[in-house]
Amino acid sequence: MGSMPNVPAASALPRRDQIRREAARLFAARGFLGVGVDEIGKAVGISGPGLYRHFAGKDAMLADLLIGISERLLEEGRRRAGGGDGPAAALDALIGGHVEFALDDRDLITLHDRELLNLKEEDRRSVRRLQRGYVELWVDVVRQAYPQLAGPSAEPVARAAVHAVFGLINSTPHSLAPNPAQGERVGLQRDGMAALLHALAHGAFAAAAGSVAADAAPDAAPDA
Amino acid sequence: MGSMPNVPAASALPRRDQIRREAARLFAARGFLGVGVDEIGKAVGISGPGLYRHFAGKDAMLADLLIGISERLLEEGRRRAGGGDGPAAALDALIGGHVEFALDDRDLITLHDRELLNLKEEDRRSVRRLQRGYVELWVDVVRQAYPQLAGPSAEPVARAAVHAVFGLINSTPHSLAPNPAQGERVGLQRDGMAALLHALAHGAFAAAAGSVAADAAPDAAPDA
DNA sequence: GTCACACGTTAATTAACGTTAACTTACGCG
DNA sequence: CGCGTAAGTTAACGTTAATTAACGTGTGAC
Repeated sequence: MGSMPNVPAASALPRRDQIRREAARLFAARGFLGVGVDEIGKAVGISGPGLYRHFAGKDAMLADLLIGISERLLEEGRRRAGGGDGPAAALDALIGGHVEFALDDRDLITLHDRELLNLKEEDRRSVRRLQRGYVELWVDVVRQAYPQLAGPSAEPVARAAVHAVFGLINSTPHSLAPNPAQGERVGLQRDGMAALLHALAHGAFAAAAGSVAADAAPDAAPDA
Repeated sequence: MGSMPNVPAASALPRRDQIRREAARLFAARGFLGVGVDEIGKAVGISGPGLYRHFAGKDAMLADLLIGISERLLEEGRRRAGGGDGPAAALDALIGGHVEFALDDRDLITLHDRELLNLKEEDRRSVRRLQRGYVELWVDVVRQAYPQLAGPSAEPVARAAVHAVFGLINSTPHSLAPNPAQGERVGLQRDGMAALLHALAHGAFAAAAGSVAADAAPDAAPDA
């Protein structure tokens, strides 16, 4: 075993990241099965099979993207949920983080729940495990922030509400469909949209808590 | 000229509808490009190219499905919005109708915002026109039901909130992922989910109205 | 210098898929 | 009866796409 030239570090971002970005853009725009490897190659300035020097195959690119964003969501979620200022602040931080993802990594958020079915079994399991962890994180925080949801019978409600709020926040790609050009005349600016999504998410959780208040578990867990 | 045997009416549902149902199921499960015509044929008991007696091609099947559900959503939305019991009742009826669609026609709701990009330009325009009409319907009703959103500057907020609520309600396919088996042990039953989604949607709209209350348009439109 | 490896290229291979062709079967109807 | 048509069948065609093979080329290490 001889050399190891290590990081070239000359180009702004390494080829591999460049491929990631363009692949994400193309997959989001036309679907994983709708874009060919030649097209991805052309987008990064090399052509077709040259991609195989950087990824094992087209499947591996998608897997890399989906696992990557799932990991980042979970990691950042854990960081934010742990900012010990109480459950209400934790939920606020979680919402803010997810909104940021949805607004700034639109392509990945789109792929995240659209292309899961194009993963091979093993990768799909990885992504689902990460997603499940992320959902659990939210469910725990939501149930602390809204005591009406803390009772055991309210757990499915909290879980469903979390899924629904993900759908709500993730809907922004559809809402802001085209790329952010300069002169925004129609629709909200990014920060206005962030604030609105934040408010909507809180409103939805509050409604979930209210919907179960008349139903069960007034305070602590009555029994198993 | 000649004959016209008309409706056979013997089989429970005509071949064409049977194809629609199975195609929707398969497309929802594995994506339009991930399903072959042979597979659709096998699902309805005929094989491969036999489908071309009923549809002009694979594209035509998807177009039929997406246009069909878009039309049904708009038509039913108009009917419900017109039940003249005031804006609050109209919004309630709209929400209930959309929730019913999301729960009972899960496959179509999934396709509705996942496979639009696989339509040919003309069909895509048709679907988008119908979708736009549906959104307008909601925006109008929401702005009547929540006067804080009635001011002209609040129009983008109302529109974004409507999109977000669609995302919220449409998230149920992800939330109830597998088909409804018999013994529901985990998660909510259908009616509980419907009630919850209803409450979440209302909560989100109320939050949208509240978020703009401190901002602009306290009552009527101040100017153009 | 030259070895080895990173990084590309183009051509070939293989598989899958949508669609069309050619042909068969059942049957309502004048 | 015999005709026309709806509804299938299998075989063939043409394309497209992912992957692999075979073949350069610059460059850093020794």
